[in-house]
Amino acid sequence: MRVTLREVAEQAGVSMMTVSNVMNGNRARVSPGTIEKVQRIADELGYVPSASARSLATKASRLVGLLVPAADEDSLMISPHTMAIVGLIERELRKYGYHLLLRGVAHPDEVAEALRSWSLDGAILLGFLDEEVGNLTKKTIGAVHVVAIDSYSANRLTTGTRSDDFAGARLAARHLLDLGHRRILFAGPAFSGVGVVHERFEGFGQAFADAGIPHPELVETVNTTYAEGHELGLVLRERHDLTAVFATADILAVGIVHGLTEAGVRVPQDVSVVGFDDLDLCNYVTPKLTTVAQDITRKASTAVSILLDSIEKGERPKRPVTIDVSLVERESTAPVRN
Amino acid sequence: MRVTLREVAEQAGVSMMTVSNVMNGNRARVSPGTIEKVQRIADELGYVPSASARSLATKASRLVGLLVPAADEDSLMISPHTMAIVGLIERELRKYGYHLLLRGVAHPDEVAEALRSWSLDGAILLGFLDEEVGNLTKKTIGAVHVVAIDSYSANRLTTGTRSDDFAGARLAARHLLDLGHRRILFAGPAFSGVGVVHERFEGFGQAFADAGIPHPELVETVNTTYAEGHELGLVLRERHDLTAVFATADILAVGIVHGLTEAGVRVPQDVSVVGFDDLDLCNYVTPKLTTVAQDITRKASTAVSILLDSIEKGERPKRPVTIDVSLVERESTAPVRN
DNA sequence: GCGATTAGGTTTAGCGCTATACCTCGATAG
DNA sequence: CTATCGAGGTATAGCGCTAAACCTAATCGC
Repeated sequence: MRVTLREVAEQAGVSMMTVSNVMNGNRARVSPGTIEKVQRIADELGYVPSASARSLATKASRLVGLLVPAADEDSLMISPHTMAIVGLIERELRKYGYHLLLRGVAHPDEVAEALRSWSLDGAILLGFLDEEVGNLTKKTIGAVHVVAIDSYSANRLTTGTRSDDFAGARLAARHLLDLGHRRILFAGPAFSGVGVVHERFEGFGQAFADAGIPHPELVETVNTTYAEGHELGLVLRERHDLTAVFATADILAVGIVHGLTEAGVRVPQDVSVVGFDDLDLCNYVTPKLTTVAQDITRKASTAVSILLDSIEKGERPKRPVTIDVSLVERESTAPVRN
Repeated sequence: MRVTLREVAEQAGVSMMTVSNVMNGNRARVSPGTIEKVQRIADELGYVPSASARSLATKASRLVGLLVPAADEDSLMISPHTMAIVGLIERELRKYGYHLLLRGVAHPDEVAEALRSWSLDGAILLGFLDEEVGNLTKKTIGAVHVVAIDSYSANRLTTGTRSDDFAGARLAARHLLDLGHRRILFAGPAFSGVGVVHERFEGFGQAFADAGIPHPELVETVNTTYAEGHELGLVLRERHDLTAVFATADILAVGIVHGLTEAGVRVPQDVSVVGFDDLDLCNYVTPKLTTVAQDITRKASTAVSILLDSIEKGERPKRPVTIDVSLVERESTAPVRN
């Protein structure tokens, strides 16, 4: 079956520990000649160490869990934004010799066994609702090192990374205000006291405060889907008071633009629209979407390096790291009509 | 630290094997009373079995590797189509109690150690070039069960799933022929004797044969990116002989449409365009893209069930399973101008 | 009434690796 | 010339779990 350390040791005429030391670069204890011989025999035999055995003996696995939310049956897919981050995290972990266990989480409880059982070195929680992070962190995952991406929490100081949602929304709103817009709709999913959307709402309001303009408090609650955006866009024709919309996600924004367009409202001539995320999609739609760009590459790589620092050196920042965002002006925004 | 079987056994006053049997549902050998007692104590103690230890003892891991191509540094992201499949596969595996080890593959060699070391129960290869599959399969992964998605190979009969690329392209071409088009461009990446693109090219040609129309052999070689599609679209204005384009991927098709539009060529009035994949994106662009829809949900779930049948029952189909495709008519195609 | 079964366990022996303690020289110091 | 040390190893004892063989008392067929 599998070539074991023992076999390599026998072939090389040395003890198992010597082979083990060679394989782990623990070369201080082994003479150059022996190293060379063991190395050669291991290669010839095609020896590959067993991760389970090693993990059992050392209690470390070089395995990191990545948890993403997944409504069980229905929601077939994960958002493109999430998926992109998954890819980036994989690449980053790989660079450091770690492996990625990807796991969708439908019911937080079910995750417990799964994750603890693998004695993960650490875990990354991606885009969880704020309450869930606490649960998952201690109850579920155990003592492992954890970082959260895109999670806010009121009381507990979750370590992790997130985009500067506040600044992003503020940037978007300021942009619209600069263009002369005053009646600006905030469109996004329901939010409570704390969280990504709440943060964006606050930033949105801040821009009004900055400009000394009263905040009109125009809010529409919609789920983050194209379909709901589209529906909202169609209805928005009636709202002659509005001249601009800020949507908390690009897909939503695109839906809104299309809804508006179908309803005969021109974007950006009649109504300006700004999104959030800067998906590739923004360049592919007509008009190209003005949006707030998140630096997901940095968001992912920073999360990974925080995690690995935590695992390997025990260092960890107390507070989440905030990643800068920027406004990308494209074609969906224009000065308000006269 | 960790609660072990031994501790549970001691607390419950039974042997470790009895606890082991209870935990594994091997209840034939244990009395109901004992089951209940052990179960309760295990819960109280928060016992979670160690996957490494179990894997070491049983040589099975309930772990499946998912390999996706990843050019090392540059290509930051994986295509949306690939990513969507990753998500679907994770969900499917989870349903059956398996775990997913996601791994990007830059240099096939480097994967060997990584994968063998985890003694994966099986592996899924996603979108690899044809030659690579052979290498990865035997040299790298060892004796594990392997299925390949979207891989063609000339000689070796790779087990796996793929969309009916031949039929898809034929459908697309027939659609255009039915609309009266004759000078139809085939736009896609370079291809050799065997592979997804080759298959599509053949299907494309078949539609001409079906209709008894000579195949014009109009081919443009472009990489599967929006940018290259866009560039091609711009240039295509010169080609007054063309009335339609079939692109081997939606992103490419969207790029082409935009290039054409920018160059003043109207889609679909002047030129019709058909894509392949049916990404969500198709509905978001103007005009909405007519395309060949792949059933990626089935592609993923079939791949998983083939893999699990192979792992658990030793059954496996000799040949790849082909998943049906369908044409989705949207707005980017129209009858040829008289 | 007696051997054969069976329910309900237990004991033993690893799976493949590593941490830790231990050994054995030859060189080196004083 | 002995005590000490370091280089280069080896031997032992698990990590947590399970497969396989084994045990024992109660049940069963005839």
